[in-house]
Amino acid sequence: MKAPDFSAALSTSLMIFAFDGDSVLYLIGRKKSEPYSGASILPSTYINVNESCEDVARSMLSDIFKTEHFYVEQLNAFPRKYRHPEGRIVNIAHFVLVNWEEISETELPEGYRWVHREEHNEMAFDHNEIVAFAYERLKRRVRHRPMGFYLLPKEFTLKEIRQLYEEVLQRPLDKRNFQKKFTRSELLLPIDKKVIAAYGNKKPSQLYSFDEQQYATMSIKGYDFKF
Amino acid sequence: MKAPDFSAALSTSLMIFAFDGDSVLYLIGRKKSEPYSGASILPSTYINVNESCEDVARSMLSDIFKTEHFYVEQLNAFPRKYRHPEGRIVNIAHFVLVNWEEISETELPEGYRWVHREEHNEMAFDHNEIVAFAYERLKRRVRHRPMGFYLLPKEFTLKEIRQLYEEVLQRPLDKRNFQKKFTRSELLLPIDKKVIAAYGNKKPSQLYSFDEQQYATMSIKGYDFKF
DNA sequence: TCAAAAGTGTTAATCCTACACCCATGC
DNA sequence: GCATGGGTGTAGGATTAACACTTTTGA
Repeated sequence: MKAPDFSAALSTSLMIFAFDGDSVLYLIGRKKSEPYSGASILPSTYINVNESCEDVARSMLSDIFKTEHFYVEQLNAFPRKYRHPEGRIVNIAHFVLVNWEEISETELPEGYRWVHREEHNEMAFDHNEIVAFAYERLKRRVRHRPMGFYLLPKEFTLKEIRQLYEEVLQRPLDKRNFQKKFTRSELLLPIDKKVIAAYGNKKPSQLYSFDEQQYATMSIKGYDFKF
Repeated sequence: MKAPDFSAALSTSLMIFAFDGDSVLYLIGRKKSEPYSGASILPSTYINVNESCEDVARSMLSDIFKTEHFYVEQLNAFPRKYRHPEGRIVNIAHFVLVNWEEISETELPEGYRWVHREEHNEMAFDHNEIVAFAYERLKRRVRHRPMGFYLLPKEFTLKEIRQLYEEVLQRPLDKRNFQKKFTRSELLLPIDKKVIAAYGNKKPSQLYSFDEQQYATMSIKGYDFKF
């Protein structure tokens, strides 16, 4: 019978997604200390043995964004033996969705920036693997549960939500079919009378918000949106 | 800047599913040492810092079953602070599918037994939580990827595969619709001429096996079976 | 009045669901 | 020859995919 070997360490990296109205972005940082000083990394920190992983993840978020309005779930553990040169450090990565509306005003701390999926960074450790894993999850999530609540502004147009889905799925979606599906889904409430012009030009469009009741139900029960 | 705190330990628990032709079962063991000696647990072991989690999981499987034919994936990390009385031990649980045909002959080591979902055991640590989490994953998996390959004998009847799906989804499925769906899916190859009686009685039924080519494709691409 | 994006319906094909009887065989 | 489970088809409704023009407004 084996005994516990109390000589591993824990860390967490955050895969933080946001949607700026146009693109899906994720946040990267820059390593300030050795090893790999200067390299791109996901926002990460070590976890002391007396700390809860999720609490540490949340407090890192609140350090970065000065707000608390996040969706956080465990992404996966990345436990490979030689992922970290200083010893056995198991990374319990988290999957985070943040609302651009709430954080775009706040200046990011030194070294952090938002990047697109396409601009591939060589990141330190196994962080590129974590990024890929997270994108896969995001893609699946969008088909089986509502997700917009955490990524869209409180009030949004159908164009925006479609743009979000196209970005996540990396595929154009038929405008009419998409709108039908969403308006029939009962997730959306048209905001009465309120209309507002889109970003630069022309005709104003209808704004919607989420029906929180329905949204909560659908988050639990899940659904199968076919796109 | 935090430094790594090399005083956590790692363990892994296995949620091992099998299908005996009638029910979905999972394997439990009995704790032989303190803490919680005598309690029911999932098959578990500590991981030394120089060991790979998945390797340890696989070698535990091979100790139990004397064979290697398994599907293994990471289930989740269970990292709660006070889940283990002896210190911070993060459990990286694995999700395993074993083929009843290959292991039902082998005698299980002392203390292990197969149980049904329904007979709920109070298990030590957070193992009941792990079980619940694994059943949720199994339910989702079955809708989005083929799964029978790891759980069914090499040659099986449509009745058996339907029985498996009904067990996993905990819901009766229409015989005709189910058979249509599967025979159309191109996953199954009828085994020419070969027919064999079911367990005790009456008319023999057609045997099928998986088209490994299609199966592999579908495993990667996924699908959406609506049940 | 023109340019730009918003909004909107129909059709054909596919898929899902519900449902019941005949057949082949072992006993 | 009969009891048992194996095997099979259809019809109605719902959902999807493909597709283009009109409306509203700001400039």
